[in-house]
Amino acid sequence: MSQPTTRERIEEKADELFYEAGFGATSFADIADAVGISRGNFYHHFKSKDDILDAVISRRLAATRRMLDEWEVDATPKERILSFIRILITNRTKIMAFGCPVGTLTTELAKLEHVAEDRAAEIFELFREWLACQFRALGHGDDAEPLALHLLGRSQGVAVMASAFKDEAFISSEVAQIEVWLDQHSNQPQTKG
Amino acid sequence: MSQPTTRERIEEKADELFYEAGFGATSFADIADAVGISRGNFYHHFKSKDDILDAVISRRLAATRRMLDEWEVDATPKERILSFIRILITNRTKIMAFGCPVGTLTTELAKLEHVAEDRAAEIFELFREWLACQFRALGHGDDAEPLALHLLGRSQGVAVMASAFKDEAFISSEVAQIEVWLDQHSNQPQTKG
DNA sequence: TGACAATTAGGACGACTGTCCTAACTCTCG
DNA sequence: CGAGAGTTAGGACAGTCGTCCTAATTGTCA
Repeated sequence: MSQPTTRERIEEKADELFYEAGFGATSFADIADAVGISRGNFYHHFKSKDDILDAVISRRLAATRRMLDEWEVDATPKERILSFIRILITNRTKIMAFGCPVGTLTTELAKLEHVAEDRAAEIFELFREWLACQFRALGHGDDAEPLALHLLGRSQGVAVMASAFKDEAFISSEVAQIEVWLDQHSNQPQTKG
Repeated sequence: MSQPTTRERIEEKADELFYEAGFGATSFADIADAVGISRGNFYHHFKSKDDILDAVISRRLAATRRMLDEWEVDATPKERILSFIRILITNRTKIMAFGCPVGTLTTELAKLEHVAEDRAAEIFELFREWLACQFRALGHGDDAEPLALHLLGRSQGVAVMASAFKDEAFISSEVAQIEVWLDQHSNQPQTKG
């Protein structure tokens, strides 16, 4: 592990700030202060704010791929899906404060009619395809895709409500219910949804 | 019905713009243009942007109460809950474009650490209490509150995913599933959750 | 050491932000 | 008609935004 470059440090801090304060509400001054560099220095590394957003999305895409890869070491597809579900528990503090980083970014970019909206949604696609793959491994055919989307939606709902009510018990309760749902869809796979 | 006052027209347009573009991304100039009045005229009606936000939230609270009241005419608690679920169908076009107005506003205000965050969450509370009331009428006791929160979360999840993927079929499919879930929780109420 | 590229700091820029002020206008009522 | 309150338009304001420029600094290699 070498020292992170200035560019990498900008991406890292921008990633954090875009998550915690939102893309629109994060200014160059905010990022510069967080990194500890001068404002003018910025345009040597990124040619615009949209350029930083693009780098942040790429960064998140890469981080997601890495995380999904790591989960592949889990023995069974069911355990892999459980790893996904339990992000809600692992990241509960940040989720209660700022929501889901993927959901909130795509939502904000949709309202801004920002060109990067589709790229942000690619992170969702990554999860969806990976989950569908796991459901297929569980014996689901045409159901795999809808099941993946459904699970994605369930976790997004948990994130939104947990953030609105700052309710940790709600997260635990919902995660437990989703695990029951997963049981029902992993032990005796159905041919009809 | 009398002509709407200027104040009411400002609230109405601000409400729309806060929903479609977000609170932070909506400027006074945007609202003034939409209403068709001068910028300076604004501060005769509202003393600050936060003041407009407050009025918009009050407006939404009132509209929600009115809607919930109207649903009370539905014959059974189950039908009332169905009315709630079917907002997702009725408003699908706007939801696919901008998400849920309640969820996206609370999410944004949470990131902004805005004082009005709690007031925005009150709209959620209105739905939660009303839904819990309906579940109690269906014979649920301690389960009523968790069931209400669960249903709220499910619809939020649908809204987020529908907006991210612009997927109308997903909304229909999820609504159908939620209706099945409601069947299971209205025909033979359980004593354990 | 000297030359040259990469990196940095700091400030200028025009546009836009929320806020506030003032002068003009419209309406109502005596 | 004329007075006075309510309402309006338009611009000034200090600050911040994203962007860009230039000069100084650092690092690298002959």
